[in-house]
Amino acid sequence: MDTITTELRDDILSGQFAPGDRLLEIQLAEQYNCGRAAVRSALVALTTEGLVEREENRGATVRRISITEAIQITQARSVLESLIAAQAAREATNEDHAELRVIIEQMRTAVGNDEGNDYSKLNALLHRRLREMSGHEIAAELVANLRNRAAHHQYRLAVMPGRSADSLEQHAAIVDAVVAGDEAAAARAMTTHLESVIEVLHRWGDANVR
Amino acid sequence: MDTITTELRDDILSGQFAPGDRLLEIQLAEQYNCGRAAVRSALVALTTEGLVEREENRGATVRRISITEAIQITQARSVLESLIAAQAAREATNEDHAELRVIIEQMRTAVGNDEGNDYSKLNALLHRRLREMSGHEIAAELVANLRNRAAHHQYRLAVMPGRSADSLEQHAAIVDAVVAGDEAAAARAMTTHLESVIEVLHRWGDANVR
DNA sequence: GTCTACAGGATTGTTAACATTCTGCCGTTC
DNA sequence: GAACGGCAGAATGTTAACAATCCTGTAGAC
Repeated sequence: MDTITTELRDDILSGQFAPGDRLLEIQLAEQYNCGRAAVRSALVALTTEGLVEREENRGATVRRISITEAIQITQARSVLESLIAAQAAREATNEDHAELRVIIEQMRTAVGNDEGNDYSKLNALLHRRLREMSGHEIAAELVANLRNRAAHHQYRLAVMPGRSADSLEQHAAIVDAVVAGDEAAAARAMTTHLESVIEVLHRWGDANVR
Repeated sequence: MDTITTELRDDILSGQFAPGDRLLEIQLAEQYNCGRAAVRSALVALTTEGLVEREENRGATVRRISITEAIQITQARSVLESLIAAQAAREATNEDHAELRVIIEQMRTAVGNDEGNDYSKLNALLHRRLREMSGHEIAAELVANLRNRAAHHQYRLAVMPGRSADSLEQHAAIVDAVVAGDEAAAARAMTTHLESVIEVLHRWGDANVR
Protein backbone atom coordinates (compact mmCIF):
# COMPACT_ATOMS: atom_id res chain seq x y z
CA MET A 1 0.00 0.00 0.00
CA ASP A 2 1.07 3.54 -0.28
CA THR A 3 0.97 4.00 3.43
CA ILE A 4 3.88 6.37 2.86
CA THR A 5 1.53 8.85 1.21
CA THR A 6 -0.71 9.03 4.26
CA GLU A 7 2.25 9.17 6.63
CA LEU A 8 3.81 12.04 4.75
CA ARG A 9 0.45 13.81 4.42
CA ASP A 10 -0.15 13.52 8.15
CA ASP A 11 3.32 14.82 8.91
CA ILE A 12 2.76 17.81 6.67
CA LEU A 13 -0.64 18.54 8.21
CA SER A 14 0.69 18.20 11.75
CA GLY A 15 3.32 20.79 10.96
CA GLN A 16 6.24 18.38 11.13
CA PHE A 17 7.10 19.79 7.72
CA ALA A 18 6.37 23.49 7.41
CA PRO A 19 5.34 25.34 4.24
CA GLY A 20 8.42 25.95 2.11
CA ASP A 21 10.38 23.07 3.61
CA ARG A 22 12.25 20.99 1.10
CA LEU A 23 11.22 17.37 0.81
CA LEU A 24 14.35 15.42 -0.12
CA GLU A 25 13.70 11.98 -1.50
CA ILE A 26 16.66 10.24 0.12
CA GLN A 27 16.00 11.80 3.48
CA LEU A 28 12.33 10.84 3.41
CA ALA A 29 13.16 7.33 2.23
CA GLU A 30 15.40 6.95 5.26
CA GLN A 31 12.87 8.52 7.64
CA TYR A 32 10.01 6.28 6.52
CA ASN A 33 12.23 3.28 6.00
CA CYS A 34 11.42 2.70 2.36
CA GLY A 35 12.89 3.16 -1.08
CA ARG A 36 13.03 6.32 -3.10
CA ALA A 37 10.38 5.00 -5.46
CA ALA A 38 7.77 4.91 -2.71
CA VAL A 39 8.64 8.46 -1.67
CA ARG A 40 8.42 9.58 -5.27
CA SER A 41 4.99 8.05 -5.56
CA ALA A 42 3.83 9.84 -2.44
CA LEU A 43 5.21 13.16 -3.68
CA VAL A 44 3.38 12.81 -6.98
CA ALA A 45 0.11 11.99 -5.21
CA LEU A 46 0.43 14.86 -2.74
CA THR A 47 1.31 17.21 -5.58
CA THR A 48 -1.98 16.55 -7.33
CA GLU A 49 -3.66 16.94 -3.96
CA GLY A 50 -2.19 20.42 -3.80
CA LEU A 51 -0.12 19.90 -0.66
CA VAL A 52 3.25 19.63 -2.32
CA GLU A 53 4.95 21.58 -5.06
CA ARG A 54 7.38 19.91 -7.43
CA GLU A 55 9.76 21.55 -9.82
CA GLU A 56 11.62 19.81 -12.62
CA ASN A 57 15.03 18.66 -11.41
CA ARG A 58 14.71 20.87 -8.36
CA GLY A 59 12.79 18.69 -6.02
CA ALA A 60 9.68 19.04 -3.93
CA THR A 61 8.65 21.48 -1.22
CA VAL A 62 5.66 21.84 1.05
CA ARG A 63 3.25 24.11 -0.78
CA ARG A 64 2.80 27.63 0.57
CA ILE A 65 -0.79 28.86 0.66
CA SER A 66 -1.31 32.59 0.43
CA ILE A 67 -4.12 34.37 2.23
CA THR A 68 -5.99 35.02 -1.01
CA GLU A 69 -5.72 31.35 -1.86
CA ALA A 70 -6.93 30.41 1.60
CA ILE A 71 -9.93 32.65 1.05
CA GLN A 72 -10.71 30.98 -2.28
CA ILE A 73 -10.36 27.59 -0.65
CA THR A 74 -12.80 28.59 2.05
CA GLN A 75 -15.24 29.96 -0.52
CA ALA A 76 -15.18 26.64 -2.32
CA ARG A 77 -15.60 24.86 1.00
CA SER A 78 -18.51 27.14 1.78
CA VAL A 79 -20.63 26.08 -1.18
CA LEU A 80 -19.63 22.42 -0.93
CA GLU A 81 -20.19 22.14 2.80
CA SER A 82 -23.55 23.85 2.44
CA LEU A 83 -24.49 21.13 -0.01
CA ILE A 84 -23.27 18.59 2.51
CA ALA A 85 -25.20 20.17 5.37
CA ALA A 86 -28.39 20.06 3.32
CA GLN A 87 -27.88 16.40 2.49
CA ALA A 88 -27.02 15.62 6.10
CA ALA A 89 -30.24 17.29 7.20
CA ARG A 90 -32.10 14.88 4.94
CA GLU A 91 -30.11 11.72 5.65
CA ALA A 92 -29.12 11.85 9.33
CA THR A 93 -30.69 9.27 11.66
CA ASN A 94 -31.81 9.78 15.23
CA GLU A 95 -28.53 8.36 16.50
CA ASP A 96 -26.70 10.81 14.30
CA HIS A 97 -28.70 13.65 15.84
CA ALA A 98 -27.76 12.53 19.33
CA GLU A 99 -24.11 12.29 18.37
CA LEU A 100 -24.10 15.78 16.90
CA ARG A 101 -25.65 17.21 20.05
CA VAL A 102 -23.00 15.52 22.16
CA ILE A 103 -20.27 17.06 20.05
CA ILE A 104 -21.80 20.51 20.49
CA GLU A 105 -21.91 20.01 24.25
CA GLN A 106 -18.27 19.00 24.29
CA MET A 107 -17.42 22.06 22.22
CA ARG A 108 -19.28 24.22 24.72
CA THR A 109 -17.25 22.91 27.63
CA ALA A 110 -14.04 23.24 25.61
CA VAL A 111 -14.82 26.90 25.01
CA GLY A 112 -15.66 27.33 28.69
CA ASN A 113 -12.33 25.86 29.72
CA ASP A 114 -10.50 27.80 27.04
CA GLU A 115 -9.14 24.56 25.57
CA GLY A 116 -8.36 25.76 22.06
CA ASN A 117 -6.76 22.52 21.04
CA ASP A 118 -9.71 20.38 22.10
CA TYR A 119 -12.04 22.78 20.35
CA SER A 120 -10.11 22.50 17.09
CA LYS A 121 -10.33 18.73 17.19
CA LEU A 122 -14.05 18.79 17.95
CA ASN A 123 -14.53 21.29 15.15
CA ALA A 124 -12.83 18.97 12.67
CA LEU A 125 -14.77 16.02 14.07
CA LEU A 126 -18.13 17.76 13.66
CA HIS A 127 -17.44 18.69 10.07
CA ARG A 128 -16.18 15.20 9.31
CA ARG A 129 -19.21 13.50 10.80
CA LEU A 130 -21.52 15.78 8.84
CA ARG A 131 -19.68 14.79 5.67
CA GLU A 132 -20.12 11.14 6.51
CA MET A 133 -23.77 11.52 7.39
CA SER A 134 -24.51 13.33 4.16
CA GLY A 135 -23.51 10.29 2.12
CA HIS A 136 -22.23 12.69 -0.52
CA GLU A 137 -18.90 11.06 -1.22
CA ILE A 138 -17.81 13.43 -3.95
CA ALA A 139 -18.39 16.61 -1.96
CA ALA A 140 -16.93 14.94 1.12
CA GLU A 141 -13.73 14.05 -0.68
CA LEU A 142 -13.33 17.52 -2.13
CA VAL A 143 -13.95 19.22 1.21
CA ALA A 144 -11.53 16.94 3.02
CA ASN A 145 -8.88 17.91 0.50
CA LEU A 146 -9.68 21.61 0.74
CA ARG A 147 -9.44 21.49 4.52
CA ASN A 148 -6.03 19.89 4.25
CA ARG A 149 -4.82 22.56 1.88
CA ALA A 150 -5.77 25.40 4.21
CA ALA A 151 -4.87 23.55 7.39
CA HIS A 152 -2.20 26.05 8.37
CA HIS A 153 -4.54 29.01 8.16
CA GLN A 154 -7.26 27.18 10.05
CA TYR A 155 -4.83 26.87 12.88
CA ARG A 156 -4.47 30.64 13.07
CA LEU A 157 -8.22 31.03 13.50
CA ALA A 158 -8.36 28.75 16.50
CA VAL A 159 -6.07 30.92 18.55
CA MET A 160 -7.95 34.15 17.75
CA PRO A 161 -9.46 35.75 20.82
CA GLY A 162 -13.25 35.55 21.04
CA ARG A 163 -13.36 33.54 17.87
CA SER A 164 -14.40 30.24 19.46
CA ALA A 165 -17.50 31.77 21.04
CA ASP A 166 -18.81 32.98 17.68
CA SER A 167 -17.80 29.74 16.07
CA LEU A 168 -19.60 27.71 18.71
CA GLU A 169 -22.90 29.48 18.13
CA GLN A 170 -22.58 29.02 14.39
CA HIS A 171 -21.95 25.30 14.78
CA ALA A 172 -24.87 24.98 17.15
CA ALA A 173 -27.10 26.60 14.55
CA ILE A 174 -25.94 24.11 11.94
CA VAL A 175 -26.65 21.16 14.20
CA ASP A 176 -30.07 22.55 15.16
CA ALA A 177 -31.03 22.79 11.50
CA VAL A 178 -29.75 19.30 10.73
CA VAL A 179 -31.57 17.83 13.71
CA ALA A 180 -34.73 19.62 12.60
CA GLY A 181 -34.29 18.09 9.15
CA ASP A 182 -34.44 21.54 7.57
CA GLU A 183 -32.22 21.31 4.50
CA ALA A 184 -32.38 24.94 3.50
CA ALA A 185 -31.68 26.18 7.02
CA ALA A 186 -28.76 23.79 7.38
CA ALA A 187 -27.23 25.05 4.15
CA ARG A 188 -27.79 28.66 5.21
CA ALA A 189 -26.26 28.08 8.63
CA MET A 190 -23.20 26.46 7.08
CA THR A 191 -22.82 29.32 4.63
CA THR A 192 -23.07 31.83 7.45
CA HIS A 193 -20.43 29.96 9.41
CA LEU A 194 -17.92 29.80 6.58
CA GLU A 195 -18.55 33.35 5.47
CA SER A 196 -17.60 34.41 8.94
CA VAL A 197 -14.39 32.40 8.57
CA ILE A 198 -13.75 34.17 5.26
CA GLU A 199 -14.39 37.48 6.98
CA VAL A 200 -11.75 36.73 9.58
CA LEU A 201 -9.26 35.64 6.91
CA HIS A 202 -9.94 38.83 5.02
CA ARG A 203 -9.34 41.01 8.04
CA TRP A 204 -6.16 39.14 8.83
CA GLY A 205 -5.03 39.53 5.22
CA ASP A 206 -5.71 43.25 5.13
CA ALA A 207 -3.80 43.71 8.36
CA ASN A 208 -0.79 41.95 6.86
CA VAL A 209 -0.27 43.53 3.47
CA ARG A 210 3.38 44.08 2.89
CA MET B 1 7.98 16.96 -17.41
CA ASP B 2 5.26 14.49 -16.81
CA THR B 3 3.86 15.04 -20.22
CA ILE B 4 2.89 11.39 -20.03
CA THR B 5 0.26 12.22 -17.43
CA THR B 6 -1.50 14.67 -19.74
CA GLU B 7 -1.18 12.34 -22.71
CA LEU B 8 -2.72 9.46 -20.82
CA ARG B 9 -5.42 11.71 -19.37
CA ASP B 10 -6.35 12.98 -22.81
CA ASP B 11 -6.47 9.46 -24.18
CA ILE B 12 -8.78 8.38 -21.39
CA LEU B 13 -11.04 11.40 -21.86
CA SER B 14 -11.17 10.94 -25.63
CA GLY B 15 -12.36 7.39 -25.10
CA GLN B 16 -9.19 5.77 -26.40
CA PHE B 17 -9.28 3.86 -23.15
CA ALA B 18 -12.78 2.96 -22.03
CA PRO B 19 -13.99 2.60 -18.44
CA GLY B 20 -12.89 -0.74 -17.08
CA ASP B 21 -9.99 -1.12 -19.50
CA ARG B 22 -6.79 -2.38 -17.95
CA LEU B 23 -3.84 -0.02 -18.02
CA LEU B 24 -0.74 -2.20 -18.25
CA GLU B 25 2.47 -0.43 -17.36
CA ILE B 26 4.67 -2.14 -19.94
CA GLN B 27 2.19 -1.65 -22.73
CA LEU B 28 1.74 2.05 -21.92
CA ALA B 29 5.49 2.52 -21.62
CA GLU B 30 5.85 1.16 -25.12
CA GLN B 31 2.94 3.19 -26.48
CA TYR B 32 4.21 6.48 -25.08
CA ASN B 33 7.83 5.61 -25.65
CA CYS B 34 8.99 6.00 -22.08
CA GLY B 35 10.01 3.91 -19.11
CA ARG B 36 7.73 2.17 -16.65
CA ALA B 37 8.58 4.71 -13.97
CA ALA B 38 7.02 7.55 -15.94
CA VAL B 39 3.88 5.50 -16.55
CA ARG B 40 3.73 4.65 -12.87
CA SER B 41 3.95 8.32 -11.99
CA ALA B 42 1.11 9.13 -14.37
CA LEU B 43 -1.05 6.34 -12.97
CA VAL B 44 -0.55 7.59 -9.42
CA ALA B 45 -1.45 11.15 -10.41
CA LEU B 46 -4.54 10.11 -12.35
CA THR B 47 -5.60 7.90 -9.47
CA THR B 48 -5.72 10.82 -7.08
CA GLU B 49 -7.55 12.75 -9.81
CA GLY B 50 -10.20 10.04 -9.72
CA LEU B 51 -9.79 8.92 -13.32
CA VAL B 52 -7.92 5.70 -12.63
CA GLU B 53 -8.36 2.92 -10.13
CA ARG B 54 -5.38 1.04 -8.77
CA GLU B 55 -5.38 -2.18 -6.82
CA GLU B 56 -2.43 -3.58 -4.94
CA ASN B 57 -0.49 -6.01 -7.11
CA ARG B 58 -3.37 -6.13 -9.56
CA GLY B 59 -2.74 -3.14 -11.71
CA ALA B 60 -4.68 -0.13 -12.84
CA THR B 61 -7.94 0.27 -14.74
CA VAL B 62 -9.91 3.20 -16.07
CA ARG B 63 -12.35 4.14 -13.33
CA ARG B 64 -16.01 3.38 -13.91
CA ILE B 65 -18.40 6.13 -12.87
CA SER B 66 -21.91 5.06 -11.88
CA ILE B 67 -24.97 7.17 -12.56
CA THR B 68 -25.37 8.03 -8.89
CA GLU B 69 -21.76 9.14 -8.79
CA ALA B 70 -22.24 11.20 -11.94
CA ILE B 71 -25.17 12.89 -10.24
CA GLN B 72 -23.09 13.70 -7.17
CA ILE B 73 -20.35 15.03 -9.39
CA THR B 74 -22.82 17.29 -11.15
CA GLN B 75 -24.24 18.48 -7.83
CA ALA B 76 -20.77 19.47 -6.71
CA ARG B 77 -20.18 21.13 -10.07
CA SER B 78 -23.46 22.96 -9.65
CA VAL B 79 -22.49 24.78 -6.48
CA LEU B 80 -18.93 25.41 -7.60
CA GLU B 81 -19.83 26.68 -11.06
CA SER B 82 -22.47 28.94 -9.54
CA LEU B 83 -19.73 30.46 -7.44
CA ILE B 84 -17.66 30.83 -10.59
CA ALA B 85 -20.51 32.42 -12.52
CA ALA B 86 -21.01 34.97 -9.77
CA GLN B 87 -17.32 35.85 -9.75
CA ALA B 88 -17.26 36.01 -13.53
CA ALA B 89 -20.18 38.42 -13.47
CA ARG B 90 -18.10 40.66 -11.25
CA GLU B 91 -14.74 40.30 -13.00
CA ALA B 92 -15.46 39.99 -16.72
CA THR B 93 -14.31 42.84 -18.96
CA ASN B 94 -16.08 44.26 -21.98
CA GLU B 95 -13.97 42.11 -24.29
CA ASP B 96 -14.95 39.08 -22.25
CA HIS B 97 -18.60 40.00 -22.71
CA ALA B 98 -18.16 40.22 -26.46
CA GLU B 99 -16.41 36.85 -26.53
CA LEU B 100 -19.16 35.18 -24.53
CA ARG B 101 -21.81 36.53 -26.87
CA VAL B 102 -19.90 35.20 -29.86
CA ILE B 103 -19.77 31.76 -28.30
CA ILE B 104 -23.53 31.82 -27.72
CA GLU B 105 -24.10 32.77 -31.36
CA GLN B 106 -21.90 29.92 -32.51
CA MET B 107 -23.82 27.57 -30.23
CA ARG B 108 -27.05 28.79 -31.76
CA THR B 109 -25.91 27.99 -35.28
CA ALA B 110 -24.55 24.63 -34.13
CA VAL B 111 -27.96 23.75 -32.73
CA GLY B 112 -29.61 24.97 -35.93
CA ASN B 113 -27.38 22.74 -38.05
CA ASP B 114 -27.77 19.85 -35.63
CA GLU B 115 -24.00 19.69 -35.14
CA GLY B 116 -23.90 17.90 -31.80
CA ASN B 117 -20.14 17.59 -31.81
CA ASP B 118 -19.56 21.29 -32.41
CA TYR B 119 -22.09 22.11 -29.74
CA SER B 120 -20.29 19.95 -27.19
CA LYS B 121 -17.02 21.68 -27.88
CA LEU B 122 -18.59 25.12 -27.63
CA ASN B 123 -20.26 24.06 -24.40
CA ALA B 124 -16.94 23.05 -22.90
CA LEU B 125 -15.34 26.22 -24.22
CA LEU B 126 -17.98 28.46 -22.67
CA HIS B 127 -17.63 26.84 -19.27
CA ARG B 128 -13.87 26.99 -19.47
CA ARG B 129 -13.81 30.66 -20.40
CA LEU B 130 -16.15 31.47 -17.54
CA ARG B 131 -13.79 29.67 -15.19
CA GLU B 132 -10.88 31.69 -16.48
CA MET B 133 -12.75 34.98 -16.32
CA SER B 134 -13.80 34.35 -12.74
CA GLY B 135 -10.19 34.31 -11.59
CA HIS B 136 -11.20 31.75 -8.99
CA GLU B 137 -8.38 29.29 -9.47
CA ILE B 138 -9.40 26.88 -6.76
CA ALA B 139 -12.99 26.47 -7.95
CA ALA B 140 -11.77 26.35 -11.54
CA GLU B 141 -9.37 23.54 -10.81
CA LEU B 142 -11.97 21.51 -8.94
CA VAL B 143 -14.58 21.95 -11.66
CA ALA B 144 -12.13 21.00 -14.39
CA ASN B 145 -11.42 17.81 -12.53
CA LEU B 146 -15.09 17.06 -11.90
CA ARG B 147 -15.87 17.57 -15.58
CA ASN B 148 -13.16 15.08 -16.48
CA ARG B 149 -14.51 12.52 -14.09
CA ALA B 150 -18.00 12.62 -15.56
CA ALA B 151 -16.84 13.09 -19.14
CA HIS B 152 -18.38 9.85 -20.32
CA HIS B 153 -21.82 10.72 -19.00
CA GLN B 154 -21.63 14.22 -20.41
CA TYR B 155 -21.24 12.63 -23.80
CA ARG B 156 -24.55 10.84 -23.41
CA LEU B 157 -26.35 14.13 -22.78
CA ALA B 158 -25.12 15.69 -26.00
CA VAL B 159 -26.81 13.11 -28.19
CA MET B 160 -30.15 13.37 -26.36
CA PRO B 161 -32.96 14.61 -28.63
CA GLY B 162 -34.16 18.13 -27.87
CA ARG B 163 -31.54 18.52 -25.19
CA SER B 164 -29.39 21.08 -27.00
CA ALA B 165 -32.26 23.51 -27.44
CA ASP B 166 -32.94 23.62 -23.68
CA SER B 167 -29.25 23.74 -22.96
CA LEU B 168 -28.74 26.64 -25.36
CA GLU B 169 -31.36 28.79 -23.65
CA GLN B 170 -29.84 28.04 -20.25
CA HIS B 171 -26.41 29.04 -21.43
CA ALA B 172 -27.76 32.20 -22.98
CA ALA B 173 -29.34 33.10 -19.65
CA ILE B 174 -26.01 32.61 -17.90
CA VAL B 175 -24.20 34.83 -20.37
CA ASP B 176 -26.90 37.50 -20.16
CA ALA B 177 -26.51 37.66 -16.40
CA VAL B 178 -22.72 37.77 -16.60
CA VAL B 179 -22.82 40.52 -19.20
CA ALA B 180 -25.27 42.44 -17.02
CA GLY B 181 -22.84 42.08 -14.13
CA ASP B 182 -25.57 40.55 -11.99
CA GLU B 183 -23.78 38.11 -9.68
CA ALA B 184 -26.85 36.61 -8.06
CA ALA B 185 -28.62 36.10 -11.38
CA ALA B 186 -25.54 34.49 -12.89
CA ALA B 187 -25.29 32.05 -10.01
CA ARG B 188 -29.01 31.28 -10.25
CA ALA B 189 -28.83 30.73 -14.00
CA MET B 190 -25.89 28.36 -13.61
CA THR B 191 -27.69 26.43 -10.87
CA THR B 192 -30.76 26.13 -13.06
CA HIS B 193 -28.66 24.85 -15.92
CA LEU B 194 -26.88 22.18 -13.92
CA GLU B 195 -30.01 21.12 -12.09
CA SER B 196 -31.52 20.43 -15.46
CA VAL B 197 -28.49 18.29 -16.27
CA ILE B 198 -28.99 16.44 -13.00
CA GLU B 199 -32.64 15.98 -13.89
CA VAL B 200 -31.69 14.34 -17.17
CA LEU B 201 -29.15 12.09 -15.47
CA HIS B 202 -31.77 11.08 -12.93
CA ARG B 203 -34.29 10.18 -15.58
CA TRP B 204 -31.69 8.21 -17.47
CA GLY B 205 -30.70 6.42 -14.28
CA ASP B 206 -34.28 5.52 -13.36
CA ALA B 207 -34.84 4.17 -16.86
CA ASN B 208 -31.82 1.89 -16.46
CA VAL B 209 -32.25 0.26 -13.07
CA ARG B 210 -31.44 -3.39 -13.33
C1' DG C 1 36.06 44.73 -6.19
C1' DT C 2 33.05 42.53 -9.30
C1' DC C 3 32.07 39.45 -12.77
C1' DT C 4 32.66 35.12 -15.27
C1' DA C 5 34.11 30.23 -15.90
C1' DC C 6 34.51 26.05 -14.13
C1' DA C 7 34.67 22.20 -11.03
C1' DG C 8 32.60 19.53 -7.27
C1' DG C 9 28.84 17.97 -4.66
C1' DA C 10 24.16 17.15 -4.06
C1' DT C 11 19.73 15.84 -5.87
C1' DT C 12 16.55 14.40 -9.12
C1' DG C 13 15.47 11.54 -13.37
C1' DT C 14 15.92 7.09 -15.76
C1' DT C 15 16.92 2.53 -16.66
C1' DA C 16 17.42 -2.30 -15.92
C1' DA C 17 17.38 -6.24 -13.24
C1' DC C 18 15.43 -8.82 -9.55
C1' DA C 19 11.64 -10.09 -6.12
C1' DT C 20 6.93 -10.72 -5.14
C1' DT C 21 2.28 -11.46 -6.08
C1' DC C 22 -1.59 -12.84 -8.63
C1' DT C 23 -3.99 -15.72 -12.25
C1' DG C 24 -5.09 -19.49 -14.99
C1' DC C 25 -4.09 -24.09 -16.23
C1' DC C 26 -3.20 -28.84 -15.49
C1' DG C 27 -2.82 -33.02 -13.16
C1' DT C 28 -3.73 -35.65 -9.15
C1' DT C 29 -6.79 -37.38 -5.71
C1' DC C 30 -10.95 -38.77 -3.52
C1' DG D 1 -16.71 -35.30 -11.69
C1' DA D 2 -15.33 -31.90 -8.25
C1' DA D 3 -11.81 -30.15 -5.31
C1' DC D 4 -7.33 -29.37 -4.02
C1' DG D 5 -2.37 -28.30 -4.96
C1' DG D 6 1.19 -26.79 -7.50
C1' DC D 7 3.45 -24.93 -11.48
C1' DA D 8 4.25 -21.52 -15.17
C1' DG D 9 3.35 -17.03 -17.09
C1' DA D 10 2.36 -12.31 -16.61
C1' DA D 11 2.24 -8.13 -14.21
C1' DT D 12 3.33 -5.24 -10.43
C1' DG D 13 6.59 -3.83 -6.57
C1' DT D 14 11.32 -2.82 -5.20
C1' DT D 15 16.03 -2.02 -5.36
C1' DA D 16 20.36 -0.34 -6.98
C1' DA D 17 23.23 1.77 -10.16
C1' DC D 18 23.91 5.19 -13.65
C1' DA D 19 22.88 9.66 -16.14
C1' DA D 20 21.52 14.33 -16.26
C1' DT D 21 20.71 18.53 -13.96
C1' DC D 22 21.15 22.16 -10.75
C1' DC D 23 23.41 24.77 -7.02
C1' DT D 24 27.56 26.50 -4.65
C1' DG D 25 31.86 28.01 -3.94
C1' DT D 26 36.28 29.19 -5.71
C1' DA D 27 39.77 30.94 -8.73
C1' DG D 28 41.07 33.93 -12.26
C1' DA D 29 40.52 37.99 -15.38
C1' DC D 30 39.59 42.64 -15.94
